[in-house]
Amino acid sequence: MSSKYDHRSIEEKWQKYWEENHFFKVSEDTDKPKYYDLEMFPYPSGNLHMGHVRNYAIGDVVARFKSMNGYNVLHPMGWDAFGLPAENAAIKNATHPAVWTNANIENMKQQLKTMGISYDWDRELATCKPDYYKFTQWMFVKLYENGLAYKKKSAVNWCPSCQTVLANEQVVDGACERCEAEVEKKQLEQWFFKITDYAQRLLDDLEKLPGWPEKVKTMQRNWIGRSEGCQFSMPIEGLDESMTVFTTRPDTVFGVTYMVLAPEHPLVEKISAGRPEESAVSKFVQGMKNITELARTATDAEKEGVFTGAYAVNPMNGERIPIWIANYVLMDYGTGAIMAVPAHDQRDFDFACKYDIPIRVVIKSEDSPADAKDMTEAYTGDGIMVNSEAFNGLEVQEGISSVIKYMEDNNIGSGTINFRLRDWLISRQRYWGAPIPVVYCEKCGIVCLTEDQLPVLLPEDVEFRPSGESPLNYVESFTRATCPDCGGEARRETDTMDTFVCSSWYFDRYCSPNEVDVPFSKEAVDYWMPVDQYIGGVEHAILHLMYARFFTKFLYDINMLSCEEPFTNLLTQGMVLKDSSKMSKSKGNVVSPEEIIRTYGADTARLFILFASPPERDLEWSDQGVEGAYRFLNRIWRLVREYARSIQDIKVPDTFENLNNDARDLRFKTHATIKKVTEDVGDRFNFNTAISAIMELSNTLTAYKDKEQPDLAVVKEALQTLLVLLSPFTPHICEELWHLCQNEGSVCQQKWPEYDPQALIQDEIEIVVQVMGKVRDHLRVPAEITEEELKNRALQLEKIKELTSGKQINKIIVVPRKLVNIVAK
RNA sequence: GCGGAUGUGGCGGAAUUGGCAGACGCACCAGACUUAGGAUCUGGCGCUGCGAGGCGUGGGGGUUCGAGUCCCUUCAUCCGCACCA
Repeated sequence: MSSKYDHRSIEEKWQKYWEENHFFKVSEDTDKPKYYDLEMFPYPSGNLHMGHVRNYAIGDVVARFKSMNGYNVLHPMGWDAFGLPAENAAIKNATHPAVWTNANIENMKQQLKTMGISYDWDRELATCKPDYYKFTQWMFVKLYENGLAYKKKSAVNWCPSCQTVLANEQVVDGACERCEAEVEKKQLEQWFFKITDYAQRLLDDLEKLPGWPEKVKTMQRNWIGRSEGCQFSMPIEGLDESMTVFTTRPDTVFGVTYMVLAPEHPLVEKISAGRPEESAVSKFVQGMKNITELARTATDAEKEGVFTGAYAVNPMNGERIPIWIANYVLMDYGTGAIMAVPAHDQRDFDFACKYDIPIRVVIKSEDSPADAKDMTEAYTGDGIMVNSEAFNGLEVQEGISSVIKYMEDNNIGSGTINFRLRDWLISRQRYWGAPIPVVYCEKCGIVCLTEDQLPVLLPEDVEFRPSGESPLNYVESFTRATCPDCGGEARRETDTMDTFVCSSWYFDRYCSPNEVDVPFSKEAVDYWMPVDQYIGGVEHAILHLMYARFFTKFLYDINMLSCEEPFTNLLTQGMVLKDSSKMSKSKGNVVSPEEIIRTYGADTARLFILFASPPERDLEWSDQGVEGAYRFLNRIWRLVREYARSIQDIKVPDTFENLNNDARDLRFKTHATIKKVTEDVGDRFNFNTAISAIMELSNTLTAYKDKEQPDLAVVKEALQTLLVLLSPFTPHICEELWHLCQNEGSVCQQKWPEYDPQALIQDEIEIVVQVMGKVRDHLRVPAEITEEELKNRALQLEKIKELTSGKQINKIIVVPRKLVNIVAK
């Protein structure tokens, strides 16, 4: 072996060794507690980036640590392999999406392997493989059978330049992510999953996730957007129609002075038909269509509207209320219609002022003028109901429930809960996705396939032309189908599923990735699920994590799973930055993991990334920091090699006796480090401080080299401990040095060390001496000193005598084993 | 506008329960070794002051013997949501 730290040969050697000896292969084992450690699987874009490296380095420390602590660890990896980039590449380079994707997977897998992560590669999966997407389709079928998949016409994002429908996540600030053209809304028949049926459970069960960051839970709560209120109908004068509104403030219903419909509301045309206002109304509606969604919903957009000429009747008091249409009422929230109470809603107030609509105060409070004329803004706070007939005198809260009760008793309306969450649009007019397993039969209509008819295979021979429709439309062999019900001619659905569907259950599949008849075995998921630790970017806080939760609850409901939440603990890692901004090709600040690993090795890359910042926080890339990590590994290399021969035959005893002070100090440091690293990694995921503790131990060991008559047993214990503690972070170098010291077995299969409490007992400790809370001196005292004795020793210190002379000592505060504070005036 | 997070040396960061602010690392400075050093080792390194000392965790105020940590207030930056009825 060469004397230089040759990271390349060392890393290759041990990666091969681990693989050949199936080190990380796991199966269910009831003798051990299980631990399911999962990192979000990547999209196979072709190359690993630093964000991946960070994600998987964090996950690997957890996996290796848990494994050394006696857990049976499941740590799998796979590919979120369907999606638009493959199709774009196909159009651009004339390669088939499957070819492109498979090549990327191969390449990224090789890159991942050079990181030395402890994956059980036998469980690898790719969502684009028929043996996987068969079961993505199975999920669709089950949802359909349970009434949770349905088709409806809906407004979707349409890019006029790419001639295609875009996913919500591809619309950035109202424009197409690829070509920056402004996105339009288009009405299309689409498939949806009824996630709204689970809204309340998705909200409530956030309480059951103490291991999730508060931030993510808050984001999900906002996204679900539950609001309590009531829904009621107002008859429209002269028509056999009524308009339904949703409000959270039924207590202000006597303050309604106008009504508003969203411009897209189906009643608009009907109620303005034949009136003098008709042309103004249709002009306004037309104008709204030409304004982008973005401009329309901007907060600072001026409120605009027109009177429709129609009137509604307030069912509470029979009053005639004019009906307007206005830009500030949105069709896709609530009922698309509101009752407007300008006195107690700021938006209505602004609108009423602009169009000279009366304002009527119905909530009285000392904080607000009693006369509408004196109001400069709406009053939305608490108070007493006034001008509200029988309800006068009630507080807001009582008023809300009383009005709801009255409405329910009189068949006017009822209390309702409204969610902001919408159903999940899963149709995509794309080729590279899992086909929706449905056919359209002339006789039977929409027919969903049954599970024995799966998979619906993606045809391979497809021409990609950006036509605005799924390329599958032009594959006759695909579209021509027979109806499973009547055997007659049928046409196959050509839309594919959103890739988020594929990633909503992959963690279940890992538990038994080779099942052919079922998506996963019940025994396997009952053993492994839920995921104990899930790690990934915060950008998935809402979509992926919400969809995965929805799927898990659904699978629980149909008895496929025994858990209702998929991820017990969630760690959202920060971004990797360079020059304070996200690495990106356009900014030219990308650091290639491949290059870093080639130059410094995977151990250095991992060590730097884990040391530079705690995992949740953003990490600033530093080439000099990488150098520093590399230097540290070189120091460890030299340190261990220097001692390797001399400690070879030394036996580390179970108990140490009669150690001199230096040896005791070293042993103290060894065991203090075990304690610190165990707590930092196990309890808090503070890898940066764990590493710094190991560095301290290394520094102490280096300093110990100068001691006369070194105690080699203590040195050996320290060195071995250091290698074991460091191995989850930098496994290759630790494995190499472990064997160099002629140790048995593999370092990553060692039992995680426990600290010896005896070694942490100190005879003498240092006490801080303060006067008036300021540190003035230090004192070395026996650890078991009494408080009295400690006070006396402190008062006798020269410095303290000087500082307290001529002063009255009022109080002496003693914090055992820490400090003495003398309060003197 | 609402919600959340974060502010500590030249830089990344540490301080876990209210108890020595700046661990560990980077950069920098000095020295050793050396034909050489962008290798390695040793020492120094918050600001200020010759010194004793004083000041110091975005700003201001408070609680406490004692505050980076608790309370009030204010500013800045970042993230999420955004006319949600």
